[in-house]
Amino acid sequence: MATIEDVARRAGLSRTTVSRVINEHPYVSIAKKKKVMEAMEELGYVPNSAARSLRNQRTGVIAVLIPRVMNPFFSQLIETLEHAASESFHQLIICQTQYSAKKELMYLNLLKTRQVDGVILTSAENDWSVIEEYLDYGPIVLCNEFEERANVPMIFMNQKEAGYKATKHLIEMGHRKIAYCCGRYRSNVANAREEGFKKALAEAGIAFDEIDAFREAITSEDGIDIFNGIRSRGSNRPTAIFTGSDEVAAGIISEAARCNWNIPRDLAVTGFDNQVITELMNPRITTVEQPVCEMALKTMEVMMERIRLRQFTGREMHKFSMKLIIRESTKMQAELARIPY
Amino acid sequence: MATIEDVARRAGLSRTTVSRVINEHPYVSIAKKKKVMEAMEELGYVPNSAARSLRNQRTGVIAVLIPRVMNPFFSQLIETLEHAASESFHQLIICQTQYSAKKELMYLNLLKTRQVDGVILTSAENDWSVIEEYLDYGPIVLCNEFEERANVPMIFMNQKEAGYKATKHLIEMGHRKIAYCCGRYRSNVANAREEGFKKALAEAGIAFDEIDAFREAITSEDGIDIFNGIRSRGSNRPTAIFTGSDEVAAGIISEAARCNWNIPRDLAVTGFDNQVITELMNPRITTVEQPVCEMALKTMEVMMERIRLRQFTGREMHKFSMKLIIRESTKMQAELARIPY
DNA sequence: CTGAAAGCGCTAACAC
DNA sequence: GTGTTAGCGCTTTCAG
Repeated sequence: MATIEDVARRAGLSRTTVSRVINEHPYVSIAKKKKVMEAMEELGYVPNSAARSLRNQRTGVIAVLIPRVMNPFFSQLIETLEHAASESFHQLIICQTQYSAKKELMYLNLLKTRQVDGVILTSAENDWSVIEEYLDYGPIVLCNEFEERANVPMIFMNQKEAGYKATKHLIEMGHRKIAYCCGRYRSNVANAREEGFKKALAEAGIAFDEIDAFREAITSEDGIDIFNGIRSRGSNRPTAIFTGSDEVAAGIISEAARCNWNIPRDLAVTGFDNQVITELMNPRITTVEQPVCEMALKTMEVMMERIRLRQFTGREMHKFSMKLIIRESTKMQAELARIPY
Repeated sequence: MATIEDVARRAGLSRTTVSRVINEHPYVSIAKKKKVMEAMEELGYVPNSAARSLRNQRTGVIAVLIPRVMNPFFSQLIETLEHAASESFHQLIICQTQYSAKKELMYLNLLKTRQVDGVILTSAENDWSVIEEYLDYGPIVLCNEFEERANVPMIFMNQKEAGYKATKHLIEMGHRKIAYCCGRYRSNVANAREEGFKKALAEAGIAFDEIDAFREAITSEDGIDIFNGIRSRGSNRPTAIFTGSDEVAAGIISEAARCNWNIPRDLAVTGFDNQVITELMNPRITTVEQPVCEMALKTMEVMMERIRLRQFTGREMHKFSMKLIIRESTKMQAELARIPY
């Protein structure tokens, strides 16, 4: 492994000059610059990043903590984050918490050990008071996550609006008994969504029955179970269901089809995230589209600024709006054709 | 940031002793060890990883290069790789090549700059002669990728067997005109698969018509296009199609349903990877299950060994077998019920 | 068992 | 414009 010393020797110059060339400092004569370049080329020299990190006290790496890469919402987020990071000459390291508070702490430790310059948190598993302590070591930016007490930047979608609009749409389609379904986390995200859901019901003067609440639904299999639960109720069944996940919605629809139910006539279903699967199912799934790219770009922008200014605390909120995409899982094809919504 | 020096001072000992405690060296008296521990605790000391990397000439980080995290096959691979890595006290950094040779090189450079101790390549975009040069800087392990000339460990599934078995199944279902569909990469993986496909045809004395080859299919939209292409052919249509991707298969099936085709009667379809979607579509999709976890574990095992022995070259092949999962997209429900395959 | 000291590769004052 | 030099924080001989 060639070092900067080797390059300097070969070029007949000092380490300093070589370093200046590497870091594109001004005040290096063109002739020497060329000499250095040649020497680097000949030796196949590449700067050692550990040495640079140690010296500069920064690594050029950002950690993104997500529950699971398998979740399409998060993998889409990563795609854009990664792109944005590389534009700013930073690298992304992707860390899966698997919804585990312990793993989350383990990864937050990357900040302490100075292995990363900042952490993007997309779903907080630990209590904020615990996470907060890591702010001594570097910036933390919340993306897709919201935390009332947090004194950091937060980039998130208006979840309340999403819950509200989707539910209102179901009500407009004539439903009065609507089930509610979300993931297993009593997160602020889920809470806001539920608030919106209930607001829509309240406005229409509809009471909510806790029997129609499913709060442990993440996978398509959960969707299958939920459908079977509903089906086995002889009466008092909901006629529509709001879900917080396209996968769950797909599970419901898939199982309903096998039981010869007609969606949306027998049960209207809404999903969340506008994943590929929403267009593959039959019927296609009405869903909430999140502005994932915009949120990712803003997140990285804010992160870069915090790193630059070495300013780790300070609340800053960026709330994004959503879009309801109406498809056949809530609206009969005939209706969709007649009235362009 | 507390350093090892601070800890030493506070404990009234030398840096050396503190270092010995950190690295669990023997020959430290219990009393002093305790003192050190206390000092570390009080100062909230965490070793600086850049300094350690610089000193030790290793980082404890492995890079995994994958085309896209969005692809469920790869995200599943990552899940297991990550688990295995953390068991060996290593971290994984996930790098998306986006199928770009340039990005791949950029990430291979992590090896040169000593930012990682090893690279796992799941899909080589550059010619092997180019990649080979990086072996001077650290171990490269191929996982899911195969390369005739490569002098490194290779962990992969028997793709030929997969192509063969799936196609043979279609032939057994009575098909004589079978279309072939794969991703856009003329990789060794795709080649082996196609070999198996053609072997099955040859054995049954069936000639293959290049009009039935689709070699640009990756997404469900590609599947939709392929289906429409087939449909628009008045005659000379295939009665079955082998695909290299569940997503493509889902696209075909989804569009076929909209056109009121009956799958498998009008067109039998096989997928690849046994993704969640195969069980959600109606009909469910016959597919090839890869032993993803086993492959991931073996990959990490081999990687750790190479790192330990500092032995970067040396061919080593681990070939895994696949499993054909037969569902309704190739076999009428009646048949499935009657004959337990 | 413990400590002094050298040095991993790089950058940035500071001097010239 | 260019070079000398002092560390960044850590581990590891080597000497006691």
